[in-house]
Amino acid sequence: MSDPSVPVGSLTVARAYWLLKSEPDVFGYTDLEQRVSEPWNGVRNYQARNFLRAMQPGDLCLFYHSQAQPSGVAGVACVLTPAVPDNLQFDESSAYYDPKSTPDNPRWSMVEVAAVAALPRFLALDALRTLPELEGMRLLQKGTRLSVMPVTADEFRVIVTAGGLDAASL
DNA sequence: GCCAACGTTGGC
DNA sequence: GCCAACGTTGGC
Repeated sequence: MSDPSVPVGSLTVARAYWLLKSEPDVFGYTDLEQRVSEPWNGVRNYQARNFLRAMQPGDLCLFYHSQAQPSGVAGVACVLTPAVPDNLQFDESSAYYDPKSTPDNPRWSMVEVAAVAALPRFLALDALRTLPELEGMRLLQKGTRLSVMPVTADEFRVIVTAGGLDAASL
C-alpha cells in the first residue's frame, strides 16, 4: 500500500478494500489472471450491488474462492472502473436477465476488475479463523453470504501479509 | 406492513 | 447432500 490514496477525477480519495467471492469451478483466480479486464457482473443482491456502486478505480479486492476445497483467499484484484449498468440484466438469454430492469432505470451494476497478484500461500478459511486480527471480519461471521463485501485496511493488510505478499508494494 | 413459503448461498 | 442463515415474494 505504497499509495493509500487514489486520484478520482480531480479529487483524491482514500483507497477502499473489498472482498469478491467466486466459485473457482466457474471462475477462479487463475482465470482472472488470464484477462486484461473482467466484468464483475451477475451480482443480484441489493447489499452487494450497493457495495459495487461504492467502488472506485484503484480499490483493491481480496479474491475469495467459495464452494471450493478448501475455500479461501486466492489473490488480490484491482477495481478498474466505477460502477456501470450490468449488461446481463437486459439480456433475455442470460440467467441474470431481469425483466424489471430497463435501460432508463437499471437495477444492477458491475465494475471491471483485473488480477494484481496471487497469494504465494493460499489462505484457507480455517487459516483465516486462526488470525486474531480477523476476529471481527465480516466474512467470518455466521451466516454471511454476501458475494461482495467491504474489508478494512487492517484486515486486508493482515491477509495479504499472511498470504506471503508485501502489503506495502500493492 | 406482516409473515409464511420458497429460493439461494455456502460451509461442511 | 444436508442444513443453517438470510433474502425475496406475494397473499392478506
